[in-house]
Amino acid sequence: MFVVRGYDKYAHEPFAVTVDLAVLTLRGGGLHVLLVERGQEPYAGRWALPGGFVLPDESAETAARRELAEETGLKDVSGLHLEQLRTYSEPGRDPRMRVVSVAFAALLPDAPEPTGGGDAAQARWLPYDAVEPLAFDHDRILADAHDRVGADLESTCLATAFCPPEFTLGELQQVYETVWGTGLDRPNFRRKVLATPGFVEPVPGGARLTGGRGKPAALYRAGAATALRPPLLRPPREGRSA
Amino acid sequence: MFVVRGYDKYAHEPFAVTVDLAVLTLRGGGLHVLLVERGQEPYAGRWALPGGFVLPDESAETAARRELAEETGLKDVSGLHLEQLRTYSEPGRDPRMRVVSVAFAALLPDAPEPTGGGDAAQARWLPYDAVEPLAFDHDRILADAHDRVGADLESTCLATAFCPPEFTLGELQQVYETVWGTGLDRPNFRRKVLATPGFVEPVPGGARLTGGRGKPAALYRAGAATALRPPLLRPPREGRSA
DNA sequence: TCAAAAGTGTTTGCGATACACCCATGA
DNA sequence: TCATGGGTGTATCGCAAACACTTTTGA
Repeated sequence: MFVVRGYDKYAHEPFAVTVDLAVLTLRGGGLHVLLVERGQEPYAGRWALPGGFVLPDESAETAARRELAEETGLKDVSGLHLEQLRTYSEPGRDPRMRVVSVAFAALLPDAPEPTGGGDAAQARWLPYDAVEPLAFDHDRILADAHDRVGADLESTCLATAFCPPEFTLGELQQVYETVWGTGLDRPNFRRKVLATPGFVEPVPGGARLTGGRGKPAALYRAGAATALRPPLLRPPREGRSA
Repeated sequence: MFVVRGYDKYAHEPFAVTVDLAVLTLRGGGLHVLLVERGQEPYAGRWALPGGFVLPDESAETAARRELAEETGLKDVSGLHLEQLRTYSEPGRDPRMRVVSVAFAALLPDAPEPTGGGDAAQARWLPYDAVEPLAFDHDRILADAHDRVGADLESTCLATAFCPPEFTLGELQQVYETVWGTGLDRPNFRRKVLATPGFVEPVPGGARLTGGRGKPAALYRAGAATALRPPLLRPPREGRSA
């Protein structure tokens, strides 16, 4: 029925509304995810995505940012990229009650070990590839997050969200290579990035040594642009079955 | 808090969970939206997107498909494209109570005038460009839907969702031109579509006259592919400010 | 002097654009 | 026979892939 008739708050089964966060970062050249270990049933002892209830006066976005701050222990999460993925609402996804969860993907530049903001259960970074089956439908949420981020790298300037405020083009390229799991040609990547107005802007005097060896690289900051047109397409997979 | 402690259903303010549908179709070369006129406050007399409560045993997707069937009066909506857009959860978006709404975009090929499935309030098709300010935050939802569909046309085979089971390439091109609001070169469009494996497949003997005049066009069906790689980018807008 | 990483230059080929042109049908 | 829409061919331009090469640092 499209006409919303009675607005009695308790006329319908109440829904709990939560947020789930797929927090991704790059550590030592590998993609890592922030996970918490569950203490009680269901799924006791399993890893799960961090998350929690949306409070009565919050939007899902506000709740997600609050949770992000609590889980990571970071002082300022206002500048971090937070993107709404989709909402998971299958009736059986939590055996205890009806929970509708709005999922977000969050991207962090460096990876400080989470300091567990006063809470007992500890959050930890785990390598994305070594993640065992997660609690609830969190495997699917995490996979959706990875797909989304990978797709966004193609058509948006999102990659800088994985980088510290000042970064080298080599570091930016590593973001693409790590998330996509492919190698990219350095000269071509460079040209593409620099040819996109507003993607990155040079830091005037900056230069930094990356791996201890090699020529110091110029430093860049994230620019004002958000869209990447034309897109930077990931190389087509080799073994293509028609 | 990421540890979900008490699961008392009434410990938190209950949220109503609804779906809102941006149902789009092409009529006479123009993009149209399915809207319902509100009978009571708030926003009495204003147009709104169709939608309604998610029932206790439904997922949001199921509820959206049920609402779509109810609003359009169509017998079979199982084949129609339904895509989750995002969830709108700002605390003040409905003045009566806390409503979290999962928005969907639905795409219909032809446009049967809705028969209002037994309900009093009538749903109607209105031209997208002539839509007056809608109730609640539905203007934003509708704009988000349009943006999403426009972007999806570039990188997915979504356009066939706007077409009947058998269609001509000219009709498919009109989908792009109408949603994007731009013209496309016919020979190049043709080649691009036919060069993408699985986008469309020819109907063996089919041919149809399109506008009464002109050469009868070959008929095609939607293929199995969903992704469109490399993408079919919309022509860059002329008046670009750097 | 070598290894490693940054940065530049150049060739080549594919794909998209922008056309010109032919075909089939109804008025 | 003309207008209208479908369909084919083709020259050109631009971008991007691929790869060779130089530069600057630490070991």
